[in-house]
Amino acid sequence: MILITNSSHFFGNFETFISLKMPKTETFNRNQVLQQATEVFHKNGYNGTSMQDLVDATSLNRSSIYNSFGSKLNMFLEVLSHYQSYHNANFNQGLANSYNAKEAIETIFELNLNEIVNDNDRKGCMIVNCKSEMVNQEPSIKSFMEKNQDRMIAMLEDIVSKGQMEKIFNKDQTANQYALYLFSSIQGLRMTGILNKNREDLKSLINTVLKALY
Amino acid sequence: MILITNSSHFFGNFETFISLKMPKTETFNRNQVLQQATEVFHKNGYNGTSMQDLVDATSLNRSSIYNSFGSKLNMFLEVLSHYQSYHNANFNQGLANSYNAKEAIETIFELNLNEIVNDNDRKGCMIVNCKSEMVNQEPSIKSFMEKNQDRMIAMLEDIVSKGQMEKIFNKDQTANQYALYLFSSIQGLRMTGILNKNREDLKSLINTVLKALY
DNA sequence: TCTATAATGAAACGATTGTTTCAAATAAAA
DNA sequence: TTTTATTTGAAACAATCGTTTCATTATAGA
Repeated sequence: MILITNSSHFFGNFETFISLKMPKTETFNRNQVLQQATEVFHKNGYNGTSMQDLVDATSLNRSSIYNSFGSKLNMFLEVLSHYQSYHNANFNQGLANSYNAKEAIETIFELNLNEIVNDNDRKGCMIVNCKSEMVNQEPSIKSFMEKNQDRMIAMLEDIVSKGQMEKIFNKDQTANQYALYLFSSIQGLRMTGILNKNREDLKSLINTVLKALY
Repeated sequence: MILITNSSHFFGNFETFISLKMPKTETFNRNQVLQQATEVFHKNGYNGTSMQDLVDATSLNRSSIYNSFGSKLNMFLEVLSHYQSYHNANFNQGLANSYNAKEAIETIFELNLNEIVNDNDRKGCMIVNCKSEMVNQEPSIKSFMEKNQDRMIAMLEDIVSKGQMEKIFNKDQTANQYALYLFSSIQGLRMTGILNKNREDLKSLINTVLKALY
């Protein structure tokens, strides 16, 4: 690791410009702390979570949190990315085991269905919740959500496109149009699943959604 | 108005039991205040709105708010009902002008589409937002949302049922199953509409949703 | 071992949170 | 006009908010 300690020494002694002395390092596991913070933010939302909640959940000192994450908002943004990459990993694993486009789409909906049924606290999807809570308040969150939406739709469009080439899916609409439809349907499913966790109801709902493609 | 002023006088002087003396009455327009509070809550969410915000928005004194609404949560519950009945009125007017079930469903989606396109602040639907923010935190909100969901699904089921009898809609699924599908699709549309307000995109999305019924 | 540097613990910061208090103002009924 | 019940205005409440401060502790490299 190379640290620039004092830029005024740029033309001076090279030893003072680049310091190789290393101080005390973080003692906590950053991923574990992020996971603990994620659970609190997921349960209470951003505005419903206090710094004290985060101190309690992570067992870190306030100063350590600020030293390592900067601010509540900054920590939340890291939490969002953490949550997102965890889900992406799940998705990608599910998609890797799919034989064709139809199975891939079904896998995506099934993963969401399982999350809903196992969500005993009725917290819903943290990304959907955050979108509804903060897009109109915080530009950095809006930007995150725009990127999330673009990535999701691109992924769905890719799958639909393949399905259409394989003639498994119809071409009544373009792959991009179907991708937006599926993206919207997933968000609807997550919202519906907050109060209705009946697996059969939701399976039938997913079934109806997917019929549009066949 | 009849006020029981002192129950210990129940068997005493009848005049002191029932008082007909009327005091100073509220000087503000309750509906107007509710509307002003609705705008703040809609914009910031429940946890993002402070009592000071409500004082500023309504121009009422804090004590008047507490005297008339009891608490922040209680005022919010009244705001939710206010918002809901405003939307119901819109819906019912739209439905009254519909000639058949197909038009009725299309009207519902069109009203939502117009709200999305006109929502310059990207606030989304307040009921959807509140569901995602508070169902897992506040039992009274959970109860409100359950009733809201039941009422919405009953209304949709009624329309679908008529459409199926008129043979405009298919019977691939029951009216109740289609109602849940439509309810979910509306929530998805509202979530999608927060970031995507392109009318053509959303029209095509609605089109795909409704195809399931035909 | 010594030195430089960052993480940590404890306390405090001013501002804001939701709510309460109470005297003053007010209006309907007597 | 007097009485009575309630709203209103202003101030204050304890508690909590997100954040900062700083002395102390700990560690990697010289």
